[in-house]
Amino acid sequence: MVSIKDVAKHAGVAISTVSKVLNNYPNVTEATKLKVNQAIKELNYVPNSIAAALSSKHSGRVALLMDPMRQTQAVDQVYMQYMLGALDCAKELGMDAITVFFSMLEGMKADDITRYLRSQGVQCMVVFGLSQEDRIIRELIQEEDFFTVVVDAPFVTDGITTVSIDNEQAQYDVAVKTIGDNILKLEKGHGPQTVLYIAGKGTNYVTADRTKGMKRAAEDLGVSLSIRYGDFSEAKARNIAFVTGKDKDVIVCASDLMAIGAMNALTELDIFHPVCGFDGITLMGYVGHQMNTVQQDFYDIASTAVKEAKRLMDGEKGRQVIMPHKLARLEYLDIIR
Amino acid sequence: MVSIKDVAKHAGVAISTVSKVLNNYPNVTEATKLKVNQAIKELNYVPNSIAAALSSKHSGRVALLMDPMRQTQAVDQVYMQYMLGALDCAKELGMDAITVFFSMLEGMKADDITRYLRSQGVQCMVVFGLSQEDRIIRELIQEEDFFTVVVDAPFVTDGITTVSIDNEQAQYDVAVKTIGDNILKLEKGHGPQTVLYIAGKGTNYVTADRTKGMKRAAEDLGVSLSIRYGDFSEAKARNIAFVTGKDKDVIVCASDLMAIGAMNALTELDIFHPVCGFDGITLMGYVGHQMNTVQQDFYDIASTAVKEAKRLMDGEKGRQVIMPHKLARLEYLDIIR
DNA sequence: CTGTTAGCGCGTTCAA
DNA sequence: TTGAACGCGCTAACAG
Repeated sequence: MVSIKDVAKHAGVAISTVSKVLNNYPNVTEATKLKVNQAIKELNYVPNSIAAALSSKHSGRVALLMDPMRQTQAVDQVYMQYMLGALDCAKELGMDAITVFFSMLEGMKADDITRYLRSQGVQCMVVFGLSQEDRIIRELIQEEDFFTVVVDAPFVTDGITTVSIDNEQAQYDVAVKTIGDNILKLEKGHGPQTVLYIAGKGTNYVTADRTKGMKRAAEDLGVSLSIRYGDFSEAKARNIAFVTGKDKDVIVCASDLMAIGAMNALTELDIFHPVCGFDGITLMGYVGHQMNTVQQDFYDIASTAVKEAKRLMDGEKGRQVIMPHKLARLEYLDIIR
Repeated sequence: MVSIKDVAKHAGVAISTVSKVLNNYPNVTEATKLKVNQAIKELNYVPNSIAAALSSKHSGRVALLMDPMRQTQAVDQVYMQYMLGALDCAKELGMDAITVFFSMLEGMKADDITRYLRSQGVQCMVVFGLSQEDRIIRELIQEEDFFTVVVDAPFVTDGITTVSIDNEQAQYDVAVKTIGDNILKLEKGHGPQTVLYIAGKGTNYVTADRTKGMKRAAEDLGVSLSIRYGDFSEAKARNIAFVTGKDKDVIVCASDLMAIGAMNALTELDIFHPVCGFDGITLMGYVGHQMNTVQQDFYDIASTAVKEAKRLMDGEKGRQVIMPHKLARLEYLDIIR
């Protein structure tokens, strides 16, 4: 393996000079920089990031923590997008990233996890999809042994950055669009009067915000609102819609999966009411109707989160980042069925 | 950070002794071993795997190469299972793993990739879902710069291990079950006579094997067989079924997603024929009918692949591993709709 | 602006 | 059986 020493010799300079060129340090003549780069090319040299990490005590390594298992099926897509966004971005920024699923951490105390991550040279954690039930992970975060970026959960400290969309506003927007569209479609006074909101899991951080958004939308539109908790489960949402949805004009759901469940219930009851979801997953294409949904763009969220991780490791303070969201109506359903 | 030096001092032994204890070397008294372990506990010492890797030139690091993007939606679940299985197993075995998506490698030549992986300290690659079109990756594999485990694609060399199910037999089994069940259900002579097989992508390594299995099944059952290529695309399978499926008694598909497409086509045509898929994804629950499918258990495949990676790194020769498969009939559909 | 040197934390000879 | 010493490839002062 060709090392920095070989490059130095080949270029006729000192090792440290090569290092400086590699790391874009100032105070290097353009001429020597050229010589060094020449040598690097000729020798086909590739720096050993392991050695660099050891020497600098600065691995730039982030751990992507997520739990794709707890949730029901069909959120795989969300986590896949998270991973794609995070890993792409990490590679782009020259950081290296390891993926850690909560399931791999089962049975570990917070300290065990800390030690495990530390042994892996992890410097920063990025946590996706945290819930209030994840005691250990929350403890881990609050220990502040690592820089941390938390996606979609509130933590405000100097060492912690949070990244999320504005769930309150997003839920407001999609609800207003769904209900409002149907108000316009019908004669005034014959629009939707009653709305069923199938919220997420009470313990989930996003649930409170989204519910708030839904309430505000209901007020602004002057419709009466019932709220039930579907725990992000398709089956539960289906049952709720089955029992409670009959006499409601519109059903708003805090996730696409629940929207699918609700839609299935309505289909079975052989009635049609507008339903809207939240995440914008393509699985929505498998249901039989058009539906509004919030396009969350998990890829972008993850990649932003990783950029924020770098920011933290570069010594900046933690902060709160709010990502934009879009509204989307699924247009391609007739292609599918 | 507490290092091996501290442990040595605390235990009153030399650094090298601690190292030997850590790595289970022979020739260490039970007594000193105890002393060392005691010190490790007390100091809460955790070995630095970065330093270990640098020193030993043996990182034990595997790169998980996969391409979850190229395929149509809804295969996320498959890759999620791959990752879960692989990462769980890697952690269990004390190896560390990085995940690399093909999309991150775009525009790179095989040598670039080699250098990238080498700079990351990668010692072994595990490649999932390779297709014949992935020229660069195949070149990368054949270069044999790394130990390699290939899942579901044939490579037979000393440095390469392949892991897969017996696609020929699996396709045979599920086809026979689907067709055979329907033969039994009907009066003799009125069973299925004609079968449409919607194969995968011609360039995909598994396609040939599965097609062979289908042909054998058709022969054994004495039914006439038409073969079309759906390229693992739901839409294409749907079109094929729409055009060609009307007058066939049974449709066998080389993937669940295509089975869903075919089923949708039949639904639209308002006719019912048995359809079967292949992978055993839960998405199958979103279609309106029962369906046979091969349970591939991607988790196990991935974890086996990682174990094989370790085997290679431990100096063993490459080999071929055939995993078992199961047949599954989706039973839970009535829960969903 | 460039070169010398001392570690980073650990594995691994080789003496003792 | 144990320990001292060297080096892995690189970064980071510091000296020139």
